[in-house]
Amino acid sequence: MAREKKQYPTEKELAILKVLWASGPATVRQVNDEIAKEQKTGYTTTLKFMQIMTEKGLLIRDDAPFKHIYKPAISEEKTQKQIVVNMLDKVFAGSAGKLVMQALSAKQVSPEELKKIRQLLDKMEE
Amino acid sequence: MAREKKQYPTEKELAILKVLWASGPATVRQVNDEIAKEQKTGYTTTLKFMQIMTEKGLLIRDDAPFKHIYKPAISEEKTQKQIVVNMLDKVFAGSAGKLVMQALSAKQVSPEELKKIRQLLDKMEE
DNA sequence: ATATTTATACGAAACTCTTCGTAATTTCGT
DNA sequence: ACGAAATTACGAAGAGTTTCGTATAAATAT
Repeated sequence: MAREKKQYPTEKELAILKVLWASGPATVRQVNDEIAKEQKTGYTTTLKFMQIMTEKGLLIRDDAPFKHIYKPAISEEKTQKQIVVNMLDKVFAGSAGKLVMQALSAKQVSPEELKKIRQLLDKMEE
Repeated sequence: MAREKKQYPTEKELAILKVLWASGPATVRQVNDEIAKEQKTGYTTTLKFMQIMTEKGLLIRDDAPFKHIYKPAISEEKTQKQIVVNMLDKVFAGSAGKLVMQALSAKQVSPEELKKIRQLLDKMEE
């Protein structure tokens, strides 16, 4: 039946990456404590995921004695790009403009970020 | 084990919605023909999905004699918004600005769209 | 009107994601 | 050094997604 491989992280994987992005390299315990705030999750569930993600190449494990330390194998920006590119195709019929409009109207953007966006727009018009 | 309900469509469901968004109400045959271009899919697979999506309330079915006609139950924009909002939280730590930057640098945007984006930015700075 | 083609309904299998229990191992407090 | 507590490894099951085969019904062509 050969399904197509996903080229982006699943929900739970994202939740784990989110923690690691925010707090830097961390142990399973630390990650689980964070995740559990949003949605209660058993320790071994998180452990299992982080093991699998390491096998998949999504995480890198530092086998420190006793406590293993994990960190993302791929940068936050690169992962975000993967997801945006995929979504552009699957959800926005390839129109980055539409996606931008939706993002802007979905949530307040800080003045600094608005400025950065304008600068990028300027640079693009050449 | 009670998993959390997804509040957005799955991959395949999106593929079907994408076709219906692009071509308007359509039969299973029409949808399947389109989908098969990107990734070969059996007719009954698409049929089954469209039946399930109808049960879920994602599609509306017009039981025309012989050929059933399907259309999305939720507008393209609303579905896109759902996905963007979810992604902002899960992938971009709530920063719409980051998402916008990624979208803009991921793909070329047409001049007209750039203009619309600028207008929206102007309106937001008040 | 009968055979062929096209459509729908249904059920189950294959695969993936998510969850956790249990056992084995290691550390820490006393 | 010994028991309690924390960590890791492993396996399996529940839940959701995706796939398709087969049966049945409806339409079309000849």
